[in-house]
Amino acid sequence: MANSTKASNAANARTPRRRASITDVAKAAGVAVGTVSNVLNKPERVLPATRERVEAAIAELNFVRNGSARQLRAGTLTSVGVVVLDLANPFFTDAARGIQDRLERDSFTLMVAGSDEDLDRERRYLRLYEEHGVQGVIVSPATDDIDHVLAVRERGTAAVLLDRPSPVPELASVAVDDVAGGRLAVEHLIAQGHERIALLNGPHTIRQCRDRRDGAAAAMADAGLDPGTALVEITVPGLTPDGGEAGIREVVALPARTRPTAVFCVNDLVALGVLRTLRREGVAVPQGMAVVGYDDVTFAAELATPLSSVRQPTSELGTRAADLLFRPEDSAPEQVVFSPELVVRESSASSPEAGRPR
Amino acid sequence: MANSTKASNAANARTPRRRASITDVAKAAGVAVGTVSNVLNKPERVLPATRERVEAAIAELNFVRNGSARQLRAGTLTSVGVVVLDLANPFFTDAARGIQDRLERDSFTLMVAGSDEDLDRERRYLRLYEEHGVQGVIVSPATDDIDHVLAVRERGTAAVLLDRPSPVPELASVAVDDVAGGRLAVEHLIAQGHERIALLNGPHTIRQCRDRRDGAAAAMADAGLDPGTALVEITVPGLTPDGGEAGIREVVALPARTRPTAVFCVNDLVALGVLRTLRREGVAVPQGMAVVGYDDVTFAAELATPLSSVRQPTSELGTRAADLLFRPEDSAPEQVVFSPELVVRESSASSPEAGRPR
DNA sequence: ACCCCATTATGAAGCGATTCATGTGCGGGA
DNA sequence: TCCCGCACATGAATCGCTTCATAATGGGGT
Repeated sequence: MANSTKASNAANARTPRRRASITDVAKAAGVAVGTVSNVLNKPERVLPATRERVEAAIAELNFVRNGSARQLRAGTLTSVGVVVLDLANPFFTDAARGIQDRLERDSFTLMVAGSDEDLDRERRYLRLYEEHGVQGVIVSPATDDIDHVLAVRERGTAAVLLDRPSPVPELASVAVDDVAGGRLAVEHLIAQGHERIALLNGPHTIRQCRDRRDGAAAAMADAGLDPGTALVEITVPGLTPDGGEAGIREVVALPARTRPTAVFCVNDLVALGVLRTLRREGVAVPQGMAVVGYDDVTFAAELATPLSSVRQPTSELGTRAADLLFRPEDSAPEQVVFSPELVVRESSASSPEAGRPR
Repeated sequence: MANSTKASNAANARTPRRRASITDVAKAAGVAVGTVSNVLNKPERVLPATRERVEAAIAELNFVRNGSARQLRAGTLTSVGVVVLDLANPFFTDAARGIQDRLERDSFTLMVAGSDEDLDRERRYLRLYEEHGVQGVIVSPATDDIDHVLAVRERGTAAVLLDRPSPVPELASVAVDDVAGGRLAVEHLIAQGHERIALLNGPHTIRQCRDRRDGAAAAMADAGLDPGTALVEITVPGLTPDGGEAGIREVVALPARTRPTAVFCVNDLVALGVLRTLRREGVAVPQGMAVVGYDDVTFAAELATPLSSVRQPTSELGTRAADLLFRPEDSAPEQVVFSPELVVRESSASSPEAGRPR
């Protein structure tokens, strides 16, 4: 499938020769190092003639200034680091877009890394960013343990929690109310007549998963149903379409007497796998099984069975997080909580008049 | 929609007090700076008792080592920078995943940035990475101008082109044959009987767009059609669903006599917008208008009208790029070209026996 | 002719880490 | 008892840059 051709040329790796330093440039241009530095940083203070000589030397030597040295001396850098749970999840990339758009205005640069829901990786990236002196970090934490984020802030780097309310007042955060989201989804399904609902969820170490479950359970309790039996929670092997497929197979394998008639998926990727599998297995949606997702990603409305989903103001989440990062020194950190919104589509509403299956 | 509460506490920004340095730690522990450095880097060379004292001091002072200083002295860092065209495009995030997975093995860390198809931004990020001494960069260039990438390599940082064949032998690259992809799509549409085909494309400054167009035109010529009149190219205002909507509106507004009967979209996001709009306008797909996309993103098969699309080995593209980055010093750079594959679904195959959705 | 100030260039000091040649102390062999 | 070598610890030198006090230059005012 892949045809590759080798070139008969030099290696890709670094050449042995040393990178030119500012001293080399100064020597070549016949000026002092301070002058070169000025050309780089305050060109207006240098006589045009001198500046040109220096610039020529820079071009000649292929000089790139050493960011480490620069930063070591100057203090900080104009960049911001972001750590998200999953680089492949549209929710987070949309949020990253929001952050980037906002940061662009102040000509900050953005670096993104994905933790894959792994605390260790999250810590590693955070430390990397911190060691390299970013101005701020925006983190969507993998677990409840956010001591390392607090520590970063304590050491003087601005920090904002993304998609998670802050447990302490001195740390700013931007989040969406996931309990409310879970509640919305399940209240809707109950209103549609469902009395046993499956929840395809991720591990409870992830707060979002836990909160959505709690909201779901609360909605049941409010409706007089026992969450213990009416809410069938299944932990999927991954928050992906394949995870959803595995999860829904477990559901349909249940004995008909206890089988749920609706599924609430912890995100739309999982729901996608569910819809795919149900279609292959010939189960009608929503008649045979109603489905509600979470995130309302771009394609949710365009699926074979348009997917009901809980919508979050994703990109606004990002812009807001970026805003909070650099508020004036004396302003208090803020905890912003957005409210989710349920978008009902065909996958959960069989008839316009809110039909009851069974 | 957003309710926010202010806490009455300290500011989010950096605290005034200076970060502890290795000297502070040495002082606190009553040892020399060299010893602290050894505890950090070669703990086995330090007496356990001493080590503990130093570690206590580190914890006490909340010490984080200064990456800039470390790197200034030590040379390079174990991280890799990636610049992609669009952070919100699944194609690139999937590729990024591939890169990350591969790099993880060698415990490199990955930083990703999106250029939004802007050459300046691409240059900025590349320079940022280089100044900070990453081990290598992987770039999907926004335009044909890749001098800056070559320059990076020349200065000794490994570099690989992503999703674009390298024009010079000494620069490694990983790409998919986009001409072949465009050809596949259009050959298929012609085989379905279409004689006038719209191409919703991005700007020709983007190579992928240009190549797919060239492939499309070649397919037409081969079939004895005149690409000049039979291929109606429309440049969309953005490679997004909204861009697709704008594009297809232009197509349907054409006089019936010259209106194409099929659309080839430069990517699936655009195709998504096209399908959405056609459905709203009551145009049947594929009878009224056949649609083919590009990328075969996760959800392509699950849409209301399953979307025919050209599939690329996305994540393998990423792993391969990461592989190429750090080949042995003496091995030649490689140009890897993957071949795309057409996946035919309902959106372009009117008769069941031509397209089998699977 | 003289002085003064503004403009531009200079180069040493210092940022915080690593490295390495040098110092110190201690145990064991002669 | 003396000396050698080993195991640790020491701290000055160094990386490349920015900063800033100081020097050099030259033009204008008196």
